[in-house]
Amino acid sequence: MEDDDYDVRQWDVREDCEVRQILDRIADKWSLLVIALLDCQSLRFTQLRREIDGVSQRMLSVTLRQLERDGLVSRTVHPVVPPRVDYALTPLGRTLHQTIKSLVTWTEKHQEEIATARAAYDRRREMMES
Amino acid sequence: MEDDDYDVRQWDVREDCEVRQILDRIADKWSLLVIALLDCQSLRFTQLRREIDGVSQRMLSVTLRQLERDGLVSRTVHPVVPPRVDYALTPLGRTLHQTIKSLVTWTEKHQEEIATARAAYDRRREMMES
DNA sequence: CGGTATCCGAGATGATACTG
DNA sequence: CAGTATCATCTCGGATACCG
Repeated sequence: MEDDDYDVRQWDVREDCEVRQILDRIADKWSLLVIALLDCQSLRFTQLRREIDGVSQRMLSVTLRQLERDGLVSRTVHPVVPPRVDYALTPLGRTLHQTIKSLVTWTEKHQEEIATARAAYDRRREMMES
Repeated sequence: MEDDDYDVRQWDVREDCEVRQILDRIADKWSLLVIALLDCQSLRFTQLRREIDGVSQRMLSVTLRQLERDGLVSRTVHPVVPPRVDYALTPLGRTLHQTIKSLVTWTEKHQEEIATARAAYDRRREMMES
């Protein structure tokens, strides 16, 4: 009988803790892409909308508002007609960008392996059923 | 008139592309925590369930199945009574672990800043309304 | 212990219309 | 252009029950 009950916890991860909440935010489907896109450039609302294929106006708006609230993205309104609003990473956002980018890079680099693993898994399952 | 229409795209991010799909998977609320927890240790189903506060049996099961399918997590069944199943990172999963961990570390390190930014944002909004 | 199957409700999201 | 408001939908995930 081994000791199964030693403490395997590496950090405090209670459901209502701050870290979990923030993690859910920044690891969000749209947030990831926005942060990844706003590298060294600032982009307008419509540019982001064009670049992020499939995002609705509403979801882009909601996402940008959350990122702005979290101090990761800055919103600059130019008082011109028609309106022009630029979004850019804040210094805090730039520190996060590195990590997000490495996540995207990892995915690009290993997508073949994952596709292969999935195919293998599905083939095995098919075998089981027959 | 500036040139707004130069290509700001840094990678191919069509909605149905592989990278987006995988990103959504691994940046998932529960997947992140599972991968972060399975550092150098392997854990049993119930251990994971205990450690990841708030996860339902169903969601842990679904999440593990997806990670297994993607070749990130290995599932080892020990033919004993009662059953014992160990989950661990595969070599591929371990390469992802570094990145995930740095995301978690970033969050821990900057949670105060984010809390401050949120409070400031909310205060500003309150001012506007009054 | 370690799951899967089914059902169902809440919250997330899209579509549409409207505005400064 | 850059949003917000409203409504409809629909997916995700919890609860429950059951199985090897």
